[in-house]
Amino acid sequence: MGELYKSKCYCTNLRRSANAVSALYDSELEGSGLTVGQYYLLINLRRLGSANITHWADTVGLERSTMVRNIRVVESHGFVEQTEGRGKTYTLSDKGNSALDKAIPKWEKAQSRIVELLGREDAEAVIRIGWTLQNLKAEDETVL
Amino acid sequence: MGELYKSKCYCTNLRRSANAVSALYDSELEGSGLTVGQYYLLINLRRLGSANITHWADTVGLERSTMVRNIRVVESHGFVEQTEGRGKTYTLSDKGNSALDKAIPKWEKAQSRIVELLGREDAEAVIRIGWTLQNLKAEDETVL
DNA sequence: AATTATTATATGTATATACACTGTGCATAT
DNA sequence: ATATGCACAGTGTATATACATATAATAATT
Repeated sequence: MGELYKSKCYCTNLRRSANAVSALYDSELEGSGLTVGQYYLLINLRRLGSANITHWADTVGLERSTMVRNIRVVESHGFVEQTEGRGKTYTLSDKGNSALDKAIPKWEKAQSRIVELLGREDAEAVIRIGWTLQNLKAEDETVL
Repeated sequence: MGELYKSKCYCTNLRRSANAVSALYDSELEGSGLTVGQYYLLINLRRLGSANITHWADTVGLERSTMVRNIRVVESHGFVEQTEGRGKTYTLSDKGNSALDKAIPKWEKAQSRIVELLGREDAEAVIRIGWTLQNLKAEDETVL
């Protein structure tokens, strides 16, 4: 009993995929202390050097309000520090830096795992689809 | 400033895609009173006729505990009814049935929209990828 | 300098998701 | 019949996400 129904809904399939793959990455990243979500926040903060919430949120493609709460998490774990002063700027802490260093090879392994599972073609499709869809919201705003 | 970074992370791209597409479907479904998540719950309940939480959760591919809370939502909106008695069984209410009837053509429009946006090839990839990944967890359990 | 405008940050509310654990009730085994 | 076990339901805690709205802080304008 309880066989999972194979949906033809693009949305349902994307949600399921995102959840399954998140779990896969989280499990692969175990030991680094980071989840994929946190990994992506930190790797981008490293790229930026330092950033305020708005800038950081734009870079990773999240709502500012979502960002406020996500930052709360990485900050509570001590991965980022708040350069108090004008404007509230965040930078990676030492703990954040070393977590990230530990996480990178694990992330690469997870990436390979996906290529193994989906094949090179479909893995590439994932990136292409992501890039296509990430402009959806921007376009909506432009139309207004 | 604040250009969105194009990620090469399969996980990040899938998450972004899932969120963007969920928003697209939710907006397309407006007027039916349903979100995509709710739509998928209800369309499956209709297929099943009636179901207890465990069975329903297995069908839609969600954790039982997730299901408990998601059911709480559709129940609070009056879309499903609880056939109290032995085992706690759920069925669609009249309101749920008519919401679903209104939603189906809207869902189909959203489906077409995705094919338009991604092209037939990549749209098919979404389904294929979803079906491949939905067995991940099952396999993990089998390995134990 | 005081008021207004702009930008940045935060909160309220709603939804979605899962793991670990708790509770509960029925079935089976001794 | 009491105990043990299994199936099912629910809670605690943690994460993730966004829209609408509020608040704070800074800049501009008169």
